[in-house]
Amino acid sequence: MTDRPYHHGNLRRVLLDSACELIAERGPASLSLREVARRAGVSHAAPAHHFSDKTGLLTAVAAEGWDLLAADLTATAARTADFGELGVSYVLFATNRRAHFAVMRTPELLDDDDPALVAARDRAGALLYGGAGVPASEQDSPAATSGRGRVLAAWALVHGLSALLQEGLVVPGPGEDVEAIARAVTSHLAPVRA
Amino acid sequence: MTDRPYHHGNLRRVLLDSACELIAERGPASLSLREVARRAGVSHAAPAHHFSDKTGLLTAVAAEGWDLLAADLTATAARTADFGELGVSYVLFATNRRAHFAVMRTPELLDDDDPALVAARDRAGALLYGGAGVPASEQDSPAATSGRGRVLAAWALVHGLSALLQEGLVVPGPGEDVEAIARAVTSHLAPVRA
DNA sequence: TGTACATCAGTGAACGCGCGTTCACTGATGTAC
DNA sequence: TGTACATCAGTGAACGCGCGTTCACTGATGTAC
Repeated sequence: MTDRPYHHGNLRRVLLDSACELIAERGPASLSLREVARRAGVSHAAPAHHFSDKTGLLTAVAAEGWDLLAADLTATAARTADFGELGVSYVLFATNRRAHFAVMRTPELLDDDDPALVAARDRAGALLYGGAGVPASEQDSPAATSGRGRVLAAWALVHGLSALLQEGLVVPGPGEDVEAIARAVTSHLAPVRA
Repeated sequence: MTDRPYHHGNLRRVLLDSACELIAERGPASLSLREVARRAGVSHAAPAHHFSDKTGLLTAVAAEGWDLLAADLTATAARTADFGELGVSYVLFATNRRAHFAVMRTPELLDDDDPALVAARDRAGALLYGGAGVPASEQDSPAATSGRGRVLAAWALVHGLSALLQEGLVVPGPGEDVEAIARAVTSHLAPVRA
């Protein structure tokens, strides 16, 4: 429409958004930087000014994903103390942010040492464990025992439902919505101290 | 060692195995046919005689994966009527057959209409639902209700644990093994009719 | 307020690479007679 | 048992393509004085 100025002003943001669109369509692994640039309407060399390389872009998406998840979990925790609702939140995040969730689950494409990624991931992890009342001191205890076992089960439950939905192995029936399924599924977790 | 005869005799099998090795190392999406051929010690044009194209190879791996899973589940069901053990079996399959499990979860790389794939997947699905005592008539009822809700929760639980392990988001601590974690996690499923 | 200049964020051409696929071919096998 | 021949399963050269990355460049911005 109007003449685009030489400097974009917002390109980093637009590149992240374009990347997410493409990832949602074809998966994280087949993302190409040139295609991202094309979709953003910019020369294919422009992304180099904002991300070190392809891994850098994907890592940035993943870090943003963990941050967005942490924000959702925080909002839910402020609304209710019901641990199950945290799980419902998780599944809704995975559904509403398909691309972010997919990238967060593709470690072989990421720079696992990136400080921003590690920090964001730890932040979200702490919310998961904290919301279940697992003290920080126990968050490194063996997965199978103590409070951590229960959180691991809950995490596995909602992560698994999210994955099954994303992978198309479970498809909501007509008239069903994801939130209702998530609530029904989390209701099958054994009550605390069972 | 010895001179390889002109005809391989077993190439299809070797190609599938080589593909699995590479997938286990670098993920299903970055698999290349030429690399598979290289690892199998055969010219890069040879795979075309056994698989229509790259998608065909991946689809064959996925179908084989569902068949192997079905075999594991059948063996477990013959050993015990405990539904939880079916779940433990699932997690062990995912761990022992990393590559197959990864491909089975990457629908965008597969030919979803492939009859062998569909048949194998349905076979495994029926075992999952059958093992939980869900009658065939209910296997298409809404996900959230009736017997199917419980199976969906169980499936999500073990699928999620499998995924978390594969994605490196959960790592067994020292002295822990996957089977123990799986058993502990499945114990947090609410008992039937809870 | 004006000017010089460093820095930032774009462009477009060029590179080398591995890939999937096709093709004409050849060696080995198995079957008909 | 021998031979002709169709079919199968390999080879290696060639194709065209999109990719990531680098490079010299240029336009725009912001800051020092």
